[in-house]
Amino acid sequence: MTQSPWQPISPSKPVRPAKEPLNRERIVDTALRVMVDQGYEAVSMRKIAQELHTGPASLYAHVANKKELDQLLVDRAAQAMNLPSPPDPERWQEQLKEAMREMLRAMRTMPGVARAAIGAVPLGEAALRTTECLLGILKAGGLPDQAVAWAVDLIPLYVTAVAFEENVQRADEWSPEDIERFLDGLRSYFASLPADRFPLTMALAGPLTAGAAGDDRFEFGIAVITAGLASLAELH
Amino acid sequence: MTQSPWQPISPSKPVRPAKEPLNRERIVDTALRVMVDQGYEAVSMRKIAQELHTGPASLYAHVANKKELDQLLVDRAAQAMNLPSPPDPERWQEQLKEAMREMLRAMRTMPGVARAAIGAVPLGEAALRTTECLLGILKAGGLPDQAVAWAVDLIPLYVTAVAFEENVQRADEWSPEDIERFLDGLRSYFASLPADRFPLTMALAGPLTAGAAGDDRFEFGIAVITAGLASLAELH
DNA sequence: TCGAGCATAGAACAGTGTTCGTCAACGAAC
DNA sequence: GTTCGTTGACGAACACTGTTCTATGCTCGA
Repeated sequence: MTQSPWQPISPSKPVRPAKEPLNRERIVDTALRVMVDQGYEAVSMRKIAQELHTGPASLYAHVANKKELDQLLVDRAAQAMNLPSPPDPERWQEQLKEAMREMLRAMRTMPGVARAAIGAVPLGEAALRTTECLLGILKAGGLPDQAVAWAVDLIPLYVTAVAFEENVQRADEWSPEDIERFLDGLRSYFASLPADRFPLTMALAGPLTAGAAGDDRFEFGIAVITAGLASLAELH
Repeated sequence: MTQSPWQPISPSKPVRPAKEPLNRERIVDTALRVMVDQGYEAVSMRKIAQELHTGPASLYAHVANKKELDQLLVDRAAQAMNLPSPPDPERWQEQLKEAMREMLRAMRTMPGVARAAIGAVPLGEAALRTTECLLGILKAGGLPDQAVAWAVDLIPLYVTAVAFEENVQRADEWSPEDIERFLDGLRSYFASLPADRFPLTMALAGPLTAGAAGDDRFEFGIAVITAGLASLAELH
């Protein structure tokens, strides 16, 4: 601001940048940024408030509590999901697998969101959209209505549990090298067990520790679930 | 100690009951009792210490930290699991279902333990015993080794996620009446949605909200997983 | 008897979610 | 232009958390 030479010099005042008003979207945006940058455990009302240059109490005019903030994060993840559509009866099983891959992909772009999601009933508008897509795919597969309805509970439960597990390991800051070292230790541990106590565990130490760093385990899981649903579809 | 008649009578001292020394088992016992009585979120180092008439710092001579305490709780749950044995190739699928039911049953006797278990690699001795049993059942089913190994990751993941979800709902102190009310509200909510936005969700509102209070959803899930594994077994 | 080792436990540190009470800004009404 | 009510902002406070530091007491072996 240009100071008029005709105005008395006012007492010096620190120039405070005009502060953008708080709103729910900015709070959720900031929470998401903190979660991605520093992990789910770093997301606190104080940390979000600090990033927004305000006090923690200010947030409560826009969100009821921390749990509601969690739910808003979950809906952000759901917004990032683009499930296959329209449903195709000819390739519903492949669409189902693609849907699960897409759900995990979206959760991986917001590591830690599975911690907020697990155990919650997803009711956000975006979450309902994913539910609607899943229902379409499962209906296209010819499953009975009750099976369809319960499958849309099972599928996100599994995918969220996988994302949760991945995030716990990431939170412990396991690099691929750490994971490999952990698995080496696990192999040694298994090798040291009394052979007569855990014969199968010892015999399968290799396969038990395989595929931790890749997507093979997840692909196996989605194949099992899809095959299971397909076999139930065949019964009707 | 017998007081010598030649000693002056000492000033009166509050009689402190002899305190049982702390050990890991007592700490875990107490944590478990707090968790069952008051829920997982009530389990804190201070609360456990208070129950044991000591200070929170005392616990750290016996457990490394809260996370290790969690793992000890998980192993307690594993100790309570009695999986079907020996494996029977003639009825391996039924045994697998029984194993999953038994795992959920054991977790239900320690509500909240799924919160500690989810995301963790179970390495306790009791957990290894359940792994060994599962491996036996899956081998009896004729699955290839890699599938067997990944299935023993998938199965506890699913069961733990179910137990976690149940406990979150229980922690919110949902009585069966609350659940029914919630489902009524969900049905109304679904009914109020634009019909053209979520047609399948609306059409399936009944099945979507059915079976929440019972075991039907869980039975469906274990049927899907078992059928999926069986169909993979048939491919080999 | 003495010193080492270990467990105990209060105090302190650095944080958490949430509520209370006060203040300022703003819009409506007069 | 003034007054009043509403709303959001936000520091202070409350009640709690996990964990470490440090002093103390007990036990046991030399």
